[in-house]
Amino acid sequence: MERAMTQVFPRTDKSIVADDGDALHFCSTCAFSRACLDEGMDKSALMDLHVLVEHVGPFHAGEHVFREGDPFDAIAAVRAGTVKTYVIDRDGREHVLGFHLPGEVIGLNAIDGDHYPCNAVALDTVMLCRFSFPKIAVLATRVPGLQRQLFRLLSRDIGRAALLAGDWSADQRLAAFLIGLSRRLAARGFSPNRFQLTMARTDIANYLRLAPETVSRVLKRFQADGLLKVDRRELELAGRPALEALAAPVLRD
Amino acid sequence: MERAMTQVFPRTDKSIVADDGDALHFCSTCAFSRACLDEGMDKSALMDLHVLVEHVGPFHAGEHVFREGDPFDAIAAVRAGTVKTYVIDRDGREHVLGFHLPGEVIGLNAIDGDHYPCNAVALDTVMLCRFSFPKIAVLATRVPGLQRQLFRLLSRDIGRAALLAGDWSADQRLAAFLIGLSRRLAARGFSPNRFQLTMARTDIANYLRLAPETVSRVLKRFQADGLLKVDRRELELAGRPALEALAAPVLRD
DNA sequence: CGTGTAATTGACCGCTCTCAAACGCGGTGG
DNA sequence: CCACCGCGTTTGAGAGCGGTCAATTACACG
Repeated sequence: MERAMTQVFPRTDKSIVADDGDALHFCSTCAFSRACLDEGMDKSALMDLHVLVEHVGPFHAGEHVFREGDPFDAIAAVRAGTVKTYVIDRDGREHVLGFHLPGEVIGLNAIDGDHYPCNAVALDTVMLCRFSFPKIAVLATRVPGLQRQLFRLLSRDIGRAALLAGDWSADQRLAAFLIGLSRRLAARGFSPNRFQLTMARTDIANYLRLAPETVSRVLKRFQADGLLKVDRRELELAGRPALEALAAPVLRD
Repeated sequence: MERAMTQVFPRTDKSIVADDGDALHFCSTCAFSRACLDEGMDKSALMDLHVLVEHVGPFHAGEHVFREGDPFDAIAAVRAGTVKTYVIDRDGREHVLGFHLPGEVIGLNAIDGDHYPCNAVALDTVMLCRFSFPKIAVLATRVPGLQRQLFRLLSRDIGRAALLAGDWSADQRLAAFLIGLSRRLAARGFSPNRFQLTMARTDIANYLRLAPETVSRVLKRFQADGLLKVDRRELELAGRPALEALAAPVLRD
């Protein structure tokens, strides 16, 4: 199995102040700008938004973007790479809250409070767009489309969190995880049926609330049943329909 | 064991347009008004907020406040009673998303989308304050305190959803559920160590992702160990420290 | 070519679910 | 007032899924 392409979000910036007459495209790698375009936000508002964007990175694998307890002052959109958010409980066990792919936003759960409630660490080389939250909140009062977009992002995360809450079997959990990953990658223009897992088995296990051994066993059985081909962290969804069927009750579709 | 007081949120409305010189108190039963007061929102803003509040109810036990797929146009604060939100999966199994006590807000997870993504049903006699969302969103652009409050409510729910996601034992889940209930009731002025469960065992089971039989067994064992006294739906937390200890890793404190 | 860490594999155990039946309270009607 | 019924709850026995523990393998890196 040959190597899949690196998961770098395709950069299509034209110019900071580009105006090609029709649509305005700058920093389209930032989830916000893109989503706000879809919301029909006008040009001047987008300009206002963009001036408070700060491109940060790269963060290398293992480097933290923020840690639990750090003062909260910004949310960030992932531009390239994968960010893992997690907490450590008092027993020292790690609970993975989520994996954030290019185009997705981290830090939303910190809005209630002055400090980040979790850790965020880069799993590979990560580039971010940083949005000062106080500033964006002020801007949101002037730009209804932006406020709406923020509400949507927050509301969506509430629903997403419920995904994990169900009492699904290990097979269903893993299938839903892989299908979910596939769809999110596809939405960003990556190959849906062939990609690489940027996270360790242990991370997947801690995310799905399974033992690492169980993850390993299920992946092996999936491969034996022809549902997928696994080689280390390279992944190919071979039996997508069957996987979709397994994941359907979890993803509610 | 004698009957506990009915869970009706104490109504302290003075007048729709009351102004007693110092603080402004009207419809303090609405979570929003109260929270916004805490945010230091000014008087005229509160007036603006209040004019788009609509008191609805009573809903009687078993009546639905809204159903999955209904067009979304409003969020609501519970004023009295308990509301259960839930979804039915394709296998016909009910998944309880949450129980909403007086002072809490329902419908937040509908903001992303045009339709309610779940059902909401009254477990006992329920009174609501209904807030038109389009209108409150517009008002939020003029009133930063209100926008902030909405962000907080949304962000808080994201964190709360994570509670259920952990791989906790049945004992831990139930202890966390009871302690959480107790704290929320206490925050509204109810007795923390003695209250009644407004939901059926089956509802608790569907919420905690346990079998009803397991809920029954754990409650019995808790009683045998002196952690609590159960009589039908009357509940007394007898061994609060032990319960808190069990719940601690779940509630993260 | 050694070493450390992640991943896999196997054996065993325990928690919780499932299935089934009995119980008990509330409601209805005789 | 009592018999009957229905549903939520409780109780019991058994089984299965996934966790735990331990050993082995595979790979990455120096």
